[in-house]
Amino acid sequence: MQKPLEQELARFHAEICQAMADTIRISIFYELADGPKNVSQLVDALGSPQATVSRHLKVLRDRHLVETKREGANIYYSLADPRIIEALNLLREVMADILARRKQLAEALMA
Amino acid sequence: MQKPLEQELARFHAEICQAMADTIRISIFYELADGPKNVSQLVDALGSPQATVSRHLKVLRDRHLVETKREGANIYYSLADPRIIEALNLLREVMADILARRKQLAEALMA
DNA sequence: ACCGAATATCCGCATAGCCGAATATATAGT
DNA sequence: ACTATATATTCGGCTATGCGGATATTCGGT
Repeated sequence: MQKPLEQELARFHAEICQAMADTIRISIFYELADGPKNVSQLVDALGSPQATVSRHLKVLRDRHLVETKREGANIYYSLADPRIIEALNLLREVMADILARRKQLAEALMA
Repeated sequence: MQKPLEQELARFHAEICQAMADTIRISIFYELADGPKNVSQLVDALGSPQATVSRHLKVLRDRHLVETKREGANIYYSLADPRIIEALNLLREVMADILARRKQLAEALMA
């Protein structure tokens, strides 16, 4: 019957997942997995407008999934927790399997 | 500069995350982690209206994250991949750390 | 063939999320 | 103090997503 405490946990859990549920934010995670980067570097790497990148960074900041460190005029972002990448990689494996099965289906269709 | 292929992958990746980014769907994952359940059982366990649960199940079905098996009038749902739970658990650990740090802050505020 | 239980889908409606463009803020250098 | 650069925020509009209630569909039993 879902106790209120479990519900609250699930809500928090969902917020974290929501933070990962965006193409650009996923790309940001993987960019930061290689080491800290400032906003301009991220903008260059992603090819998205600066305002867009900043907005996405704010989402990640608000959820404590990235950390910032000012260096002069630049602000360097880094991953707050490497397990986020672990989780993303796990899901990537799941994806791979789903696609592999689809490929099998496609091949069976040809035969 | 984000190659189109990477972009497509990130989009797929985001769809998977999106599927996990909902309180009720997270609860469904954890319910199914204990073994297959039919819709009525899920409705009972979650305390949400049947239409709502069915809608969420459709989301998970469409993304191939759950599997179905008909048994008479009932349809049993099960997890398509245990790694989804692994990923969710990893994120739960991340959550735990975030909350722990917040608790420290709160205590420091008191002292 | 009909009825009841289980499940899925449709229909408005409300909310939340994303975007681009413009604007604001902060910092360094001169 | 002024300018240029780096970053953040706001605004209006659009689309996506969630919900509850009602309605379909599917199946088993009689």
